[in-house]
Amino acid sequence: MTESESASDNQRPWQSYHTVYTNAKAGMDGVDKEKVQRIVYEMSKGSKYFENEERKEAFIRQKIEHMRARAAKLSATDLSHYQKVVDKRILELEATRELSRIWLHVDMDAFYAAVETLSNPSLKGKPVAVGSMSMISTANYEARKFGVRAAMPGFIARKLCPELIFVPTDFKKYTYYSDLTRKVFRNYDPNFMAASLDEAYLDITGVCKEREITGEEIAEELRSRVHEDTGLTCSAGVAPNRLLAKVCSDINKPNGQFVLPNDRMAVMAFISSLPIRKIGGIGKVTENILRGVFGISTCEEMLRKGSFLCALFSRSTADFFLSVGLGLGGTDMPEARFRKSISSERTFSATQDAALLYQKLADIAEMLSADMQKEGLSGRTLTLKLKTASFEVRTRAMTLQKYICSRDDVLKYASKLLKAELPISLRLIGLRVSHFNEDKGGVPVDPTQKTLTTFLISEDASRRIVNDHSSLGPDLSDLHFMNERETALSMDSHETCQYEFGNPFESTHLPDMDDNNCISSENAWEMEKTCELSNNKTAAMVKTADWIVPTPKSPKKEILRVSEEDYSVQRESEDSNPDRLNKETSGNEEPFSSNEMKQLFWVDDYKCSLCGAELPSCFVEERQEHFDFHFAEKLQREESVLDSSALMPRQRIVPKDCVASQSRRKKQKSQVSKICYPNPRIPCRTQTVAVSQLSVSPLQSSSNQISPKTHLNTLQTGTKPYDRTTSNVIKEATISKPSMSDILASSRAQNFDLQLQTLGPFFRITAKSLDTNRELGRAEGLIRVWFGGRILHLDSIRLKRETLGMERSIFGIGLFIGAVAIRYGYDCGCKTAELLAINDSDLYHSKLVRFYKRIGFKAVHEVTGSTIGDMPHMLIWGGIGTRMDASVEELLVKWCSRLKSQK
DNA sequence: GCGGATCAC
DNA sequence: TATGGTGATCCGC
Repeated sequence: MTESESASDNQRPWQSYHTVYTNAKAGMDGVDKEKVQRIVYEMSKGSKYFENEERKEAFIRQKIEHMRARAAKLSATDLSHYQKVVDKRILELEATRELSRIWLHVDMDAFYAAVETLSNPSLKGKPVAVGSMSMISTANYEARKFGVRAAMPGFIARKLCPELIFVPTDFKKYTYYSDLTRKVFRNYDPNFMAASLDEAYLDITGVCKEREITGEEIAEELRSRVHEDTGLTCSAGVAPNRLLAKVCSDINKPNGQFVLPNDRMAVMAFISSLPIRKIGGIGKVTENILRGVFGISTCEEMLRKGSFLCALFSRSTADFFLSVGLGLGGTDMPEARFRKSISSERTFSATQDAALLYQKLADIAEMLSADMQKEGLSGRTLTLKLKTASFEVRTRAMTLQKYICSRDDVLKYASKLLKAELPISLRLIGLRVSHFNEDKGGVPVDPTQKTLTTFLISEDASRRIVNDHSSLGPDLSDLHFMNERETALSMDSHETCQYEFGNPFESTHLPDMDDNNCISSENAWEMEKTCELSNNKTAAMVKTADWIVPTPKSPKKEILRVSEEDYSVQRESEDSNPDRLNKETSGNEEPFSSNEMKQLFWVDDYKCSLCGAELPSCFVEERQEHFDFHFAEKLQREESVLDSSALMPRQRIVPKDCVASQSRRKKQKSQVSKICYPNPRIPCRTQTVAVSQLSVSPLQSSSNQISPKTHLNTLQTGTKPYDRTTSNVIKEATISKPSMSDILASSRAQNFDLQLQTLGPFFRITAKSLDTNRELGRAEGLIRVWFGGRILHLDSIRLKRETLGMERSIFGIGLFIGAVAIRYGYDCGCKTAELLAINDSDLYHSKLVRFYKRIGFKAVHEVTGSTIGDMPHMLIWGGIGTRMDASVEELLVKWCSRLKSQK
């Protein structure tokens, strides 16, 4: 932010409060925007809604910063590569340009307000808003002069325009008039596409030819006939495609029209200066990102910055942006689309009274069930939507074995979902059912879903009547048919190459295995790694080819889903270091020999001779630890030449009954509860759920589940999620230990992101690079109940190979992952942490034990397998080695300085 | 499949 | 006093 900007922010803070209301809309030309902005700001300031908007804005700003950084990192080589990609892509898109069809978009002027004025002529000439004090649906043009507009709360609108007349919505009326307009539309295109009650797209190519008149004349005629039949005015846009027609209908609103000729030059001239926000599909956020990151504000600039767009967005998104820059849009008639979900939600005054919330839930379930039965629908996925008193929105979903539609069924499962969220203070509850029974019939869903490319090219899509749903009410006829981005770009169901071995967090199919249906964890790990590696490589390479020579029928869909970052990383490695790929794939490097290990020394008494990491000589322990890292790397390489990863203590052999437990776990899948810790610098909702949310997994509501509970919970005042950092009492209790946010802040300072997932008693912690989004390592374990209290059972900690070369490994990603586990255990009330330093070979075993001792564990038992007493240990741990324990609290204290000083 | 976010009307 | 409801899609797990 520049100085002048921040200065004006201080003097005129409303300028930094971005709402959708300032978006230029028809009829708002003469509005004093500064004044509107100020009033909106002043009316909103300090409210919960406002605070939430600020949180969201901060999040977007951060996103923009991150993308900016990524854009800045692109090398000249990268950019010239992407420029070639763009040039090629533009040619391909250009080849799909279709100028033979004439589309007309018709949009009723201030529809609801106009209808109300029709039925109550005394409103004529006066400012009218349809809606309530809390929300306005439509404002007429008289009201818009004051800055009043749709989606604005009524009480703010009244402040802007004290004379404003409020009229409640009456959908019956609007549907009646909508039907009248549609009768007119049908004369020009019997297959017209209704976009909503007041908007439609008509392909008037045929009628223009038949009557040998221009699109302009058709538009004039249609508009006057609509006026004759309804008394309402409308605006129209005529253009070679729907995207442009929609933009055109907005130009001479109200009661006007604009015609864009079917001529490439005319289209390009039109698009060149068009603000991107005018394009359907580009909203407030996308506009902000495009402007903030790339300085794009007009469609033409999409083409100029094409290389950046291709580098930073997914292919489909980049394609959409480029096609916007070229003024391309849908010209064919898309297939009829059927409803995919049905929902019901209500806002009420915020409450945390559980009984009241259940009552609201029952009401919603009732309404939803009634709607479903009206439509003859039943579905198997139920989604609960919640909006907290602070306007944070959450959804919780479950997919059932059976299809449901009855009130009782809906309520039964919805209650389970809600129960897991209590206690909570809510202002909205909603329910949605999807995965309809009819889905299986395959009628509505095109089996060969189109990509944007094929969508743009294909003109042969069979025409279907999509406008004759009047009897079904507004819901169905209001489905969106016109948004190419939405209708054409869905590419679902990528298959990842993953094998699961008794992992409670994942439950896809088992790989083909031996007769005994069992596989050692070693093999599992190897297979997973091998597969992951080859998969990534193939994907990246095919992706490269795909960009350059797109194949309409891509061999594997998942390939297209490879993230852009993977792509750029791959490119980088190809460009700058051709050997890297070979290294990674050959996997035949010689592991460190014992001699090589000895070669670790400190260059200039400061720098590691093996990896270049710098560490002053006074860091004795850290140096030892650093040595251990290289040692772990060596262990890993020696253990598996195929395995490209380094494995820091790996323990565990999957028991023989893994298949049985697998299937049991499969059933639990939909109930995985995931907790993400967002960047602590960003105030957003998940931050405060750090601990309290851990107890919400539906699984944990059943009797034998461990409900992670923090000793700090007892200090909670009650319902509101507490904030450790602001409560003095709580601060006192944690002062000597790193909090979860401390740990996360430290990890983020080192540019990686930690995530904790729980499933009942099980947990998993994964570390990901913020730069590449790749996983760097993970830990898994569970909280188990024992006589003396709960125990944090650490099953495995794995680090990926790329972690090891990094400078940050001085402080060890493993340490951070461990720290999250320990902190989680601490918050769950565990006093003790336990693990098994596996004894695969004596040589490494003693090293492993030393490593664990250094970080705070003590050996408690040697599991040798030679005594009967070892049986329980072996059953639990699946192997032999040294059982080691540590005090959770002591570990936290011991690691404190490191985890708190990294910020 | 889930959850968050965005978008449109 | 007070900031909606419905449906769809995309992305990243």
